[in-house]
Amino acid sequence: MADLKVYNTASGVKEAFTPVDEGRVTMYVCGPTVYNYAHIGNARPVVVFDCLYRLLSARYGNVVYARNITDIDDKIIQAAVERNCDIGEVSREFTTAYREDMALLNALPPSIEPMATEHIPEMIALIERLIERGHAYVEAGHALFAVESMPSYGALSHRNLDDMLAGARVKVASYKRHSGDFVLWKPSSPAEPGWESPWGRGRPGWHLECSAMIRAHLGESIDIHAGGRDLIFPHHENERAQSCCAYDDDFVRYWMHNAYVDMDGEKMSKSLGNVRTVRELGGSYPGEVMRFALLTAHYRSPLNFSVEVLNSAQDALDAFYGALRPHTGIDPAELNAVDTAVYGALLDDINTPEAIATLYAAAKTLNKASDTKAIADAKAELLVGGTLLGLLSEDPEAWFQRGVGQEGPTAGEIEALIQERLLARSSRDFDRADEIRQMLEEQGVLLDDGPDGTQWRRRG
RNA sequence: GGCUCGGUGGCAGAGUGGUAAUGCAGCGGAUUGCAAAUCCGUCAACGCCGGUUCGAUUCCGACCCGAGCCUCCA
Repeated sequence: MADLKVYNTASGVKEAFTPVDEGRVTMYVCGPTVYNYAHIGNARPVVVFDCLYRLLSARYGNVVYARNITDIDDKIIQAAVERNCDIGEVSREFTTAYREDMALLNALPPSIEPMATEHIPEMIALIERLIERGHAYVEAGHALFAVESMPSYGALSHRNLDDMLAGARVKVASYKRHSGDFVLWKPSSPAEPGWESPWGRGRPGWHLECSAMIRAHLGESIDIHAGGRDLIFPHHENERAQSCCAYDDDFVRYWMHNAYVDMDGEKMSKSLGNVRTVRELGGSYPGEVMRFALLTAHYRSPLNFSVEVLNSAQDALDAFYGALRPHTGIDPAELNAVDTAVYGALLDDINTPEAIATLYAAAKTLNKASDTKAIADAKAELLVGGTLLGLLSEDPEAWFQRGVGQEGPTAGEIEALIQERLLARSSRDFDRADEIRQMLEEQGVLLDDGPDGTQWRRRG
């Protein structure tokens, strides 16, 4: 069996993937800070690494996939202040929204979804251990990690402390011994949420939770740690520092990072007003269309999101569902995920564009297939391969009729018009037939005349 | 300034030391009452300059252009 290759940020090259324990593969993806809705850029790592999760599950069976929820953070505190409510209210609301949005994108729920606030004791213990070992110190109510205590600090992000000093743009807090030192624990004012600790009432630094939760749920050394490119520094570098210095193990074998999603050629940002949430786009496009759009570029390449990208994703899925539609009566052949062309493509560092290309090939084969076996085989390739990508999970008929009746004609009215048009055609009244077709098209319903009658589908 | 990553046909987007996937768009054809969908065929690309090599889009170097990170933004 061919093996999986993944690009490891730490080494800068594609490496053959070998898990610590083939019977229990572990992966951790940095999840959201729950203070607002997830945008389409937030969705990219979720969708991409969901494909990896599916791939690993097909290959190894038992995969433990953890994705955290950061439910304590200054942004959440700020949101709670603005809304004059408890931080729990903010984090609960957006955690629920996040789960709904990711489900809309066909992302499988992770095996574990640890919450930061439920791991405060583990975080405190981790800090104590770092202090004991001389990697952290307490100053002015803060616990800080001493970056100079770790010779390999910077190895993941390929930078060194001197470079960081040279590039420092931010005023260094006076309590830091080195400008690169980062907060493990910070004091909370009486008005701010906090937990008691040996260093006073306060709250954890952002990097700490992942280190603590990985240790608690996945173990001392995990196979894959993934997230967006922007997390490489400082977040993952600091996580690595915390975990490696607290314990003498490898921590992470493969670091994987996805590139950004731009919007219409520009970085998504609030100031540009071009942030598009999954929730908002979901009002106009099915989840699978958004998902497909996110998979059209390789995960390490920037993806320029736009309505054009979404529309072409829609067209592509229409073509696949269109190939499946005439064959609902024939069951797909037996096919293991690992025997699909999609699987083969994904083995090469999650090459989703290549995987999608194999889907087109399968759809073409299916369109040309005439005998039952060929149809069953092609269907299997399309559906099993599609499942590996988290696509083609819907009933073809439902896919094409989605949203019908909400505005415009109902399915029954459409059927009645099709019958009327059929009569007109049989009496060679093509003017009337074309009139009906034109009228439906104006209402977003397209008619396809085939040898077995007329089918309709919803457009856009 | 430091570090990282890119520049492939009209567009999107893979890939490779030996004549560059796939999709959309275009063009021609089959099919259709006409369409649509589908099928068949077809046009068309590796930023620039050097180097290594029998041979480079692919490796190395310079340059131009673009993106990202540099203390809590996926």
